[in-house]
Amino acid sequence: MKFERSNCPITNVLDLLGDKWTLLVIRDLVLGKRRYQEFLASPERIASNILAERLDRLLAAGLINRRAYQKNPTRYEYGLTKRGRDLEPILEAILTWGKKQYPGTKRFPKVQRPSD
Amino acid sequence: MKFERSNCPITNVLDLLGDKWTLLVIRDLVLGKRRYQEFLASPERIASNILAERLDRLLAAGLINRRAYQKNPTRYEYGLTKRGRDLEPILEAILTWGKKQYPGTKRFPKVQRPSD
DNA sequence: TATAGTGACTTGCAAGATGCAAGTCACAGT
DNA sequence: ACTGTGACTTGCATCTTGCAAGTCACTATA
Repeated sequence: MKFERSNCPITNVLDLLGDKWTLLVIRDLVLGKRRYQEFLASPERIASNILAERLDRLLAAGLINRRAYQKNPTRYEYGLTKRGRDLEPILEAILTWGKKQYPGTKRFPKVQRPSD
Repeated sequence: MKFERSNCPITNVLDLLGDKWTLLVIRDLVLGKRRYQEFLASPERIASNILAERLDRLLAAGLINRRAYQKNPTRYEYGLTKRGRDLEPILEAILTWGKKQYPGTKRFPKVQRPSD
């Protein structure tokens, strides 16, 4: 096992998730978003190139998976893997602290999907 | 209350802590480190300008405080405020996930301080 | 007295990450 | 034929990081 910066678990998590966007993509997936346009539509306005790069990284890291819901051109839907869903306690801890420190912030609601 | 990107608590936390270094400084403080050179000595090798900037931000955000332990030139020791200590559940959640995902990583030990 | 640390930063610049606008590609609909 | 949809890609300007070296006011050692 080769570590980027150190063998501290926190450091290794930050090497993967330590930026302003990656956890927001995870949040969107937890909320039920599945498609590219849905991620782009979130109020933080992620840039499309950043989103594409993050989806690649999360796929490579095994936190998400995707399935083609259409061919020619192939279009994908994304979902969390077990590994990705295991991040929920981290998101919950952040949410708890954040709501307390930033009065006026609110947990976003789950997305309604027609297919459900 | 004015929000940078959205009124999502997670987003606002990421605007403050969402990078590869800030949480490592917090980790070091939790482990008992207090002084500039101690933070610089951590195995991840934070650059001194980044460290100075992060300490400023954390001070401004009220997550840490400092006290001069010497004058001419003034030298400071840093510590976590209540607000900063409240981040521990987040660190614990990250630690738990990280240890599981990155076998071989280990929680760093508390620092021995002569003054204790 | 002279020289060499010590410690908390600051400065300058190169390298890398991010943000914005626009483009691509293979369709489906009108 | 013409417009729209959706998942990206590309180009380039700007912002953030990383690295090396410098500063400043001492204290310790020779």
